[in-house]
Amino acid sequence: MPEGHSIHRLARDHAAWFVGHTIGARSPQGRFDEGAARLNGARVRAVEAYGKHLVYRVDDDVLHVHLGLFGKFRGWRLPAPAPRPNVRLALTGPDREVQLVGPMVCELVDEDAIAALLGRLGPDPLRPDSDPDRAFAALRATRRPIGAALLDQAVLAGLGNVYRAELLHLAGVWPGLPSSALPRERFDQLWADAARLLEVGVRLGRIVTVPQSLSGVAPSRAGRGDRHLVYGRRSCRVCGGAVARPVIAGRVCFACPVCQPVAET
DNA sequence: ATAATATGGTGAT
DNA sequence: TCACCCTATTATC
Repeated sequence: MPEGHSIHRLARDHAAWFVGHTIGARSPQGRFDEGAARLNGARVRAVEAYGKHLVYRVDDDVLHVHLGLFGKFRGWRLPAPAPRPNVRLALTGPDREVQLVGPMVCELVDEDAIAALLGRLGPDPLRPDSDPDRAFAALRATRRPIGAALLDQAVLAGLGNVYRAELLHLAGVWPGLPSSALPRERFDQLWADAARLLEVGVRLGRIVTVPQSLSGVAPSRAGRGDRHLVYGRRSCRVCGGAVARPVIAGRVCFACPVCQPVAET
């Protein structure tokens, strides 16, 4: 689940449930006992997402969470079930509790550390202050394949393997194209699609890139097997041709050779 | 019951 | 480029 849309959705929900309130915190797993003790009884000032990073400002501390591939938050209206022993962190507000399992990162840091971390991120299409020109400049500055550059969070923050495949398909660009060769108009479309589809992802809680004009149903009603154009598919949702699976940046990238003809030069 | 897999990222080589 | 870390779900014996 966790590409940028999931993280922004969590930030939105957790902000609504916890900001302005004093929270209870504990670490049933025990691996975050010290942090939970500091958070327990503290007041949440803000919850924000930057790319795939979640940042909670709690009193004078900063809680930094990165879900990685396996991390999950589950949430309940109180009363919540007793946390299983693998829950790294449970946060309880006035009427909600969330439980975090399997995160790659769950740490308390200070403002300097979080500023340094966030300073290494490229622009996040979901944040209003983000500057697409920065991402374009970064893309033009490397000869790595565009399919590799799009997963680099220092280039553009928030995309994962699903959005990479889907956005390149929509742009008609083969993932092996050298990043520096990406035409500006293709980038502009890619950025606009990224912002639009990440927003859809936040709203629906899942990635849906198949337009209603193609499927005949609203994205919110798209069935399990009909949410993606190429990702996870054997045949292209648009042309029906066989989907290729080149490995780029160490991960399988789904792509349609027919619909994505802007090829390696 | 066990294995393979997954939407991520780091650090060593 | 590879090994490795974290967990849950699905597929396969």
